[in-house]
Amino acid sequence: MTPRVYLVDDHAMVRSGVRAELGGAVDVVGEAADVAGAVEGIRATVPDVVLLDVHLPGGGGRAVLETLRAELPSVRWLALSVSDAAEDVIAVIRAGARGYVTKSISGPDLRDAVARVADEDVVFSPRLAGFVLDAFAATTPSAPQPEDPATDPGLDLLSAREREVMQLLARGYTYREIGSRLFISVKTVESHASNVLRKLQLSNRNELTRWAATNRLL
Amino acid sequence: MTPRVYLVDDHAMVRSGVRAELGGAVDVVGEAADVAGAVEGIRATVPDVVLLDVHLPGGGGRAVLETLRAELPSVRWLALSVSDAAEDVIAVIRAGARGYVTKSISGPDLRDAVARVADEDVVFSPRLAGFVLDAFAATTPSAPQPEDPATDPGLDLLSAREREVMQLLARGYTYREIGSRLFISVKTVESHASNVLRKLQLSNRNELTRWAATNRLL
DNA sequence: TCGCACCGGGGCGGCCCGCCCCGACACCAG
DNA sequence: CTGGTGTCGGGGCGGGCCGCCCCGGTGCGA
Repeated sequence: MTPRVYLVDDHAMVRSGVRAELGGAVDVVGEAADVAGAVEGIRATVPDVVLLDVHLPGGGGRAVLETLRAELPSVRWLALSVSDAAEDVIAVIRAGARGYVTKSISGPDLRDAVARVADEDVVFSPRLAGFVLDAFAATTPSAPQPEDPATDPGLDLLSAREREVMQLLARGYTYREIGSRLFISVKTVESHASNVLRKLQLSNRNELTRWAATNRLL
Repeated sequence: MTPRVYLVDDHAMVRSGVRAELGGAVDVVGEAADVAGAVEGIRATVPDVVLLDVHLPGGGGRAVLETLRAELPSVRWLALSVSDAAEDVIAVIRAGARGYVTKSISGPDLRDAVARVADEDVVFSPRLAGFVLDAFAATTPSAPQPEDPATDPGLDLLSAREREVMQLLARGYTYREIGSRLFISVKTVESHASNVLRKLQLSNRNELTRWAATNRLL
């Protein structure tokens, strides 16, 4: 059977490229460019595989996965991203994806990856698989954790300095103010801030402030 | 005796204008364009009267007044502002100023105002004096107040809608996001935000976030 | 009638953001 | 010795949001 595939990516060029590469090998039953459209379309079509871009405007691809995962258990999720950063991979796998390929993948390899995910298999590039294994190894063996309702796992990814910068960012200080307060240059603050946003899967300081507020880190 | 006057205003043109208008009537012993320079210069010269601009970059003229008031009790403070808004007047008078004149004042009137303040007198335009009296009347007669350490009087100045916008602003939402959340246009949010900043004597959303954080309004 | 709160529009300069590139040095592990 | 990571820093750049300036309208209550 040719697998029925749903395509989620905010760039029209990527979508058409994927369509072209997948050719007749699969049945593309729909596509969406944002979170809302994806949720609606996937609910309507119930595909075998969802090709999901990780960096989506409005919550990220993970939002789609998390809202539909329990509702549609038959759907297999394959992350398709420009990023090969460890935190991106781990996050989307934690959310329930069965594979992760970057957009540098070749057409034939993508066809193969989709086919394998459709067959209940798991697809990773070797290096990305290592990320997942490392993260899994860092997990405590069997203790289900006290499950503190107000802690975000992403916080652990931050270094001490990054946590400092993160707090000041969340409180609304400008880069210049943070720099003079920490006795470092504006550019260094920029670097830390950029790392913080990437690691926490956020895209700007406003989201950061809200994230910190909901996690009671202010 | 010709009073010794210190001049604080961030606009060089205003400073030179005041110098020209005051002419030989007073002795201008120094001037400053920002908070830090003003604090330093006033400490060094200890003038009889400080002509203080309310809207100074870096904390506002009130910051100067509040840091030096107890330290230099002999100094009389005369607010000189473009603003005739009630909240500006009340705030600076609360801080300890002995008078408040707008920059539309005539040269002779300014000379007279400085002279009167130097003589321990109080100077107001009639309408501004009304603001102060109203605010004073709104004060509870004699009760020294429980003095809750975490309440800012400025909060009372806000309308219900303004408080809503204020909270969302402090949490880092953009104007567009606030608008869609409250079902009003971006421009309306702008209006509310502008009013909030003015009433709270703040100059941008970052200061607002910090203000809200220290007052536990998040 | 006047003020005020609330709702909008147009325009605009500035600056801060987020990101891209690049480099340095120190430290530690393999 | 090499590589990875954290911290520090620079140049450049486009976009967007901010803060503010005009202006208008409605409705309500003093």
